[in-house]
Amino acid sequence: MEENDLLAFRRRKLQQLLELGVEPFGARFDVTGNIGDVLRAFVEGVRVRVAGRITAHRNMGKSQFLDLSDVSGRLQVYLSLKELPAEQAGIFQLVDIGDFLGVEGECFVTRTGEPTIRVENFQLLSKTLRPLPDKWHGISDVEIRNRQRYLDLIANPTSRETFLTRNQVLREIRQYLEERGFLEVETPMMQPIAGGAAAQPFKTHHNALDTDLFLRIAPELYLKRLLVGGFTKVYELNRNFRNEGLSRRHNPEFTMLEVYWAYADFELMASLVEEMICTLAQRVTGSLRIVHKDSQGNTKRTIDLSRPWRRARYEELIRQVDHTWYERNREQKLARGQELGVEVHPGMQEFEVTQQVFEKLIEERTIDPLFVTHLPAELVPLAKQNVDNPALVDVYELIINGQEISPGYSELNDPVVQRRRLTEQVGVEIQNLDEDFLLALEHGMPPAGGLGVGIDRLVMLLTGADSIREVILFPSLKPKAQE
RNA sequence: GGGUUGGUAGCUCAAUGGUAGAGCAGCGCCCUUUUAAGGCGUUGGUUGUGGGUUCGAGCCCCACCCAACCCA
Repeated sequence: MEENDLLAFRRRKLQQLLELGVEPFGARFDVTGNIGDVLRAFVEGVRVRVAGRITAHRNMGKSQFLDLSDVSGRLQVYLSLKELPAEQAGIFQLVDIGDFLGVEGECFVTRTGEPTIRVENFQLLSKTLRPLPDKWHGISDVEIRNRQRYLDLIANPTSRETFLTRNQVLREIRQYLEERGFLEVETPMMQPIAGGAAAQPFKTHHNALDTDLFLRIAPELYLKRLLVGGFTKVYELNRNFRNEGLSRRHNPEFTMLEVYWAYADFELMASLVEEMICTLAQRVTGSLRIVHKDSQGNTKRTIDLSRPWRRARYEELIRQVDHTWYERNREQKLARGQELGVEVHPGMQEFEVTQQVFEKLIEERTIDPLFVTHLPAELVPLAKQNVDNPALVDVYELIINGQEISPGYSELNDPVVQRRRLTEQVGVEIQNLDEDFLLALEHGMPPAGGLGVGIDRLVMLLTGADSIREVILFPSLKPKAQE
């Protein structure tokens, strides 16, 4: 690799530090707290020890001001080269923006009112060999932000906030469910048959067993086995993997919440998720009105999460688009679909044409929360059929901000019907039928409600992120070609 | 997979087909309460990669790589 001057200067300083007997990569340094802690507990005259990365340097000659930063905040420290021991003053000449520094000193407030630490001694905790991004403009290149997330986190406060929000969302979900008696469980991510959803799985191989395994596309079939086993309230909050393309809304690995509640139904699950998301929004954003802004700070959209959320049957919504829709045969639906400007092709089955109309003309245009209920049975093979109309299933699909946020079912627990409906779905590929799951159902599963929540999309909703890559620390990207 | 747009200094961005620039960062000097500190001086480039057109290419053409957006 070519060494430019910026790198050469830093390597030279590293060498000079070694010659002075200074360990350039530091060691344990006991701190009073992180930067946020020290700022919150700031009292003039109190001695503190604090560490962080140098993110700014204001050189006034004998007076030196540095900003130390970590994820919790930024703190100014002051060094007087005249007051520091000569040895330390010499080492200071070799310190750069980007280095990690540990300092000890007294809290004071400057003339301009800034809380500051008067440094009595410092330790270099890590020499940085490369320059950091621009202090003012940060990093705007989306590719660098995603590939070198650490630079994004250093330079862009909104990125830090997004990931802190994500953490808070996960914590609040766990707390909400634990308070209601749900038990967190872990089920296999590597499965002999990837079931529980319709998606292409990633394939891998177990050498010792000499058998192919698949990364799970959903935990559903294992969580239901736990209902068979006597658990009544379980949830899993972890990664699923789907072998599909990348887009603004899709990452091959994504985080999913699934919840199962014995003796409940889809209506109860809808109420559970409605209350959960409102609780989250209130705690995380402080409001039920979620405002999304563009980069200029203008409001793009406002999402009103006020309860109760609208519930409407699938058929009713389709009829609002075209009140004669269900009186048309397949060919007429295809023709009408084309008129309405949705993608149709001649081989589509009737329910698929209808689903296209639903996705393009209803789902994508729905901003405030909407529970769509009673979907066609073909779309959801793992849900219970409606007692009055077996062509429909007792499910909801929650839509917010034009995206599916959460599905919920009255779970199908009839092993005979389940076998038939899975067989219809997989067609001739009987080897994909999860016989072990059907065996479990034959041992008896209680009627139950289940729900899923796409966590990445939920975080997008709460933070206003436009792309799933903004809410995943290390999103999937095409690897850079090696030299 | 298809279409559109983009890739220039460490970062943020300029540059009619005619000498590749600025701010910040860096380097040197001055400055004892600054905070996007300031002042003076200064270094830094295989313009994503590979071809082509041209007297001359960051700019035009072709292919490829990577990304963003839209579509499938």
